Amino acid sequence: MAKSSITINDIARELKVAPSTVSRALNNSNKISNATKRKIVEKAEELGYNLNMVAASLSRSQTNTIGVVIPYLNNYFYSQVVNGIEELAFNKGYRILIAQTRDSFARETEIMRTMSATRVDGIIACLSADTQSTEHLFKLIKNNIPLVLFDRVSFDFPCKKVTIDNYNAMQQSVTHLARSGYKSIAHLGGPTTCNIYTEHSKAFRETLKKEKLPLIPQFHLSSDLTEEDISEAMQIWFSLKTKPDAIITASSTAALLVSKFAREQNLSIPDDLALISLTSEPALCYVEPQITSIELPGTEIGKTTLEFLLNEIQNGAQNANTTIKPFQLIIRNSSFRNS
Amino acid sequence: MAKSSITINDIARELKVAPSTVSRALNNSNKISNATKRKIVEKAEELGYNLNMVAASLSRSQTNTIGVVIPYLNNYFYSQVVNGIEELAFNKGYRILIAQTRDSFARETEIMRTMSATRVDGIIACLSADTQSTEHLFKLIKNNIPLVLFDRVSFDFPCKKVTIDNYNAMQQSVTHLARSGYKSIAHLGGPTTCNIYTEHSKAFRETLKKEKLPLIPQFHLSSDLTEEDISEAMQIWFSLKTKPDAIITASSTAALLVSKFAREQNLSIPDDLALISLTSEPALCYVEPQITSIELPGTEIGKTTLEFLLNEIQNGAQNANTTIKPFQLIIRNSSFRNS
DNA sequence: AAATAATATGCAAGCGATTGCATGAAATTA
DNA sequence: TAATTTCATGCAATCGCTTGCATATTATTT
Repeated sequence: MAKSSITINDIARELKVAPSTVSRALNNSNKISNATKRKIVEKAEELGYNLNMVAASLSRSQTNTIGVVIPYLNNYFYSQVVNGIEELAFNKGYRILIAQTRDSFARETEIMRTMSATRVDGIIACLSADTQSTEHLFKLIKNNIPLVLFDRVSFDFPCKKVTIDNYNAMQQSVTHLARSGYKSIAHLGGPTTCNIYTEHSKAFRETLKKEKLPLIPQFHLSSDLTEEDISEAMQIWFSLKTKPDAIITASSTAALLVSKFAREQNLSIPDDLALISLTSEPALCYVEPQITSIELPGTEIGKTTLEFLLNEIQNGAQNANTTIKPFQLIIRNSSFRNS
Repeated sequence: MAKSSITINDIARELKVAPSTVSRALNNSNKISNATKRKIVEKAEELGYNLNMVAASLSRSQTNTIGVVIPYLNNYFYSQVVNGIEELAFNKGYRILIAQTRDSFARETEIMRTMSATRVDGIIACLSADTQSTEHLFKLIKNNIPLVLFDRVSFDFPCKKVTIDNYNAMQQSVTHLARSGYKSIAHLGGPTTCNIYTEHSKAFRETLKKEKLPLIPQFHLSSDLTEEDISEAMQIWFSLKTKPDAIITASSTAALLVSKFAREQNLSIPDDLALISLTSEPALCYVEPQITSIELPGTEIGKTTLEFLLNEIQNGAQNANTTIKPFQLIIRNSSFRNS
């Protein structure tokens, strides 16, 4: 921090007024005459004064900073969400402090601790895949720091949440595949420690049943969706006597990998194999055929989440309800036969 | 900020010691006996004490926060860089404050201003595409805030920079295409307000000459690389009598769009058209054929940049040199004919 | 014109840490 | 044992800004 920086006291001294007057003038308080305001603003300009937010934060017990906690930055959906948050925050005069959990519970806990110390005005978080307990979240509440969760939420925890109907996303996907004549549908799901993926799983099982399609246990996988996980699953599935004729992946990266695998194995999508991704990213449209996917309103989710948070910051804790955002199943060429 | 939070004074009072003793104990100063340290740490635990970093920052004139300023978050390369920064920062006990310029100079200026006010300990930035002046950067220096630039840098400005040899990247790309027998090479470049793109342009022209290939002015484009820009360029180029037989794009998104265009027009890559991208993202490997590209060490760049910055924070301003990071031209199937 | 209200400014106490200096007690040296 | 260090702790100022309350000045009301 600059040692020699100009403070309101310097301005006050030069102008022979009280520091409090300078403070009020610079904050455009209506208790200061326009003449003095002008004088002060000019002098501030002249001296190159720059507000010390740290001091202001301490004195106001408010930092105008929002903590954003996400699993990974390097992910289309999350960066869309952060985009939405950042845009709105910037306009409302808030800064954002970002940290990645990298899906580690330990990191998440540590992050919440340091964000508490930093006295962020509130936190927006998408829980890590291996978050098992909510003790660290309760500590936030105890420290009076409002929290809003999105996407991967913990229904145990009493706070506002913004998410989508994951059950329905899977249901629509399975139904669409069934209507398109696919019979043995497989699912590459995410870790079941996470609400999203358990909702997917449930919907997968129930919708297959409703559509009178078989649920082949081997075709119902749950993993961390790493490149190895995907590749292993493909190896196994496509060396079976009855192979899947459709795959629903929980992540778009997984879908892209499946599409690549299919090309390498000369499996035609969508003729031999249909493909649907439950999340989306632009690359899905750059491959051939383009991949059917669930489009999530990332930016919109970010904005809504921040709106809720700002509301809590200004008006205190609100009801702990869950807002369900709409999604769209965008049908591209990977999920229905042209015939 | 929590109104009712526990302070070191509360701990001091309960234990009948001085606040300074508590502060020293919690900072593990060696001037406090182990017995009192233990007592204090226990009591802190018991009361649920959580350091107020805002107060600590004010009093220490140091926030342990690094500002990160990038054009867009939602971009593979930048998120890699931020990844590298975040990882190292976390380990070193620094937080990161992120802001996007969205390639607007006005926003960049405003961001630098608020980051100064926030008293970040230093700033890492990749300049916006339309940054014309460096006045806002000089203000940082005047405020004693160290700055390190990466990727899109301003050579006018005296500070450490981390970048790659963009001239060489283009040179290698053109040479590779020439050696592979492509004759009319086109370039979809970025805005020339940016050092990167002017370096590309220069190398493009000079290398074509060296390779005794024609420089067709129409094939040397500079734009913002939006979807419309690309699509327009394609329309025009492929309605000419002599069409390009190779395209070098400045962004990977542009490359993916070209690849999509080619597929739609039944142009075979690499037979009818070669394609090289001067930046990289995973999607380049998901399309068919996979796209040759320049791979940049994003995470590495992030780490190095932060290391330089931390060094300046600790030891004061250093020499304003530029560090050139190595890149790799990864040749995939889009840039040489199989024959 | 006296009484009241509105306006503009100053005073001083915070906000919650950190830290240089002083001090008393215990340990070491001569 | 007296003199000198070393060790552990406390005192009080400081970081730069905000804000409730007091006060002086000017404007409005009756």
